[in-house]
Amino acid sequence: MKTNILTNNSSWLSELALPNLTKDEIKTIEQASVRLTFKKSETILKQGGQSTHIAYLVQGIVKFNFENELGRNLILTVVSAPKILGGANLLYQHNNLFSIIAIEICEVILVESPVIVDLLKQNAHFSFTTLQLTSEMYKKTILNFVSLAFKHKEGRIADIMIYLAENVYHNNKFQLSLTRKELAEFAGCSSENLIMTLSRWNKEHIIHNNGKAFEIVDPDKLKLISRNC
Amino acid sequence: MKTNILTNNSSWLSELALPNLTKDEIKTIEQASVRLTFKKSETILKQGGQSTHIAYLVQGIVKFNFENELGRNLILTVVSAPKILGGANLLYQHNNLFSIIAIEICEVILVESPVIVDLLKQNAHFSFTTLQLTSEMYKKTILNFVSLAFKHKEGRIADIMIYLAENVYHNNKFQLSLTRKELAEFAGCSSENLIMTLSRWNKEHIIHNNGKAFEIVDPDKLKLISRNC
DNA sequence: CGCGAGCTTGACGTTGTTCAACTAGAGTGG
DNA sequence: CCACTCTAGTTGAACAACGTCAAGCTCGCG
Repeated sequence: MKTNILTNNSSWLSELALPNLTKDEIKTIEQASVRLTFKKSETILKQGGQSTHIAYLVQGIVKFNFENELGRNLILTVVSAPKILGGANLLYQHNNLFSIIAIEICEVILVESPVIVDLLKQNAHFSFTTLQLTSEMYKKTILNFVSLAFKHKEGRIADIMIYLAENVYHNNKFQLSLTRKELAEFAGCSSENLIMTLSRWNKEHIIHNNGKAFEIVDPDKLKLISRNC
Repeated sequence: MKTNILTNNSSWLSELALPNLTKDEIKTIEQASVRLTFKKSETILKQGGQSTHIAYLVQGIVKFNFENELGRNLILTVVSAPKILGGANLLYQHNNLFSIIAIEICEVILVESPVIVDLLKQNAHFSFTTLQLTSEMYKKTILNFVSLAFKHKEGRIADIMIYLAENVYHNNKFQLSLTRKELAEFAGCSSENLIMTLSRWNKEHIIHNNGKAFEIVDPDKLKLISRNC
């Protein structure tokens, strides 16, 4: 599985500043790459593990999961393909800060970190583009941080429902691949609190929800809740 | 004030990967720089304002302040000189994500952003080092985020007191240049809650506190509170 | 048919915010 | 030099938000 990984997926490096890479550089990356399939709930990169690889998500949805000493989980974010993963982990030289876990079947290309690091050191445009990507992720984390600090849990839950519809499923109607417990870990509240909020919204026709099937009926009201709570 | 700014402070660019810059490049930065003094509570870079400059803090202490629509403030972090500021703001092309405000008299060198951006695009080592700096800040923000999500307010307050002693004042005994309200905005709680916690710790001889004078008497106990709350 | 995991609901206690009253110190004008 | 005011800091009580606990439900699977 070590050949033609990139040329078969010519799009993937575009996010990683493909235009700024030479053919030789692309070939080097290709030779240091492997393409793998992960099943639901399998760990792609493990928190605390050596950050030997960065990952490119070709297909599927993953969660960025942080586990503390007491075994409690916080989902930092959820992202869908196509996306570069592990960029955030990349430069904490030795260890991954959080785990990246498949929440659906995922196709992933793993690239050896040292190869990428060498390229970053050599190719300014590649490095600059990566810096921009990192900054963008950084910005999102700060906004997430701010939302957690200011908002009531109801506002947080509104935030993540809007986020999932807009940025993960790209539709107001979706089959959720997270459990209630995971949703709660994303919002940073208890699963009971999350469930009560969702079922209240269901009664108030802000969302329609039946098991894993979700539909955001009144996005404006949800955004209002996000602002005011 | 447009000459010899850098050579007079030869240390300042070392954090910004000075070894990776040529003499010409340093001269370019120097010509695009200005050195200013800010009084306590003056804004160095304003949230929402155009990010036309990045800043290097030569002397003093600043807070990174985020203000929401309702006028409530959250202090993202507090840092002391010497430090590069605005790196986080740098690449959100148009607007600063948060304000940087002096909480003591500060000496600051402001550099025009486009000059730095051009260098980043041209010089891979400079770009890579900046990427590492950004990653490091990113990491700290994530850990701060996690602490806010998991911990009770008492744990948060322990965190910021430890942080201030270790990373800002570099001493267990210090004259705090933040008000109680600002401390609360840093911990993400009400000022009443913060005051009650500090005065309880004072009685329990975990800290000694008289007005602005603080001393951390029992750092181990504080770290224990940080872990368990 | 029964078991277990995920989900749901309500009661209850804890944590933390808000509100209101009060104190101490610093600055101001008569 | 003394009121006066203004702000920061402090305290306690009432109240709301939220998590925990305990019980019951549902659905898929052996």
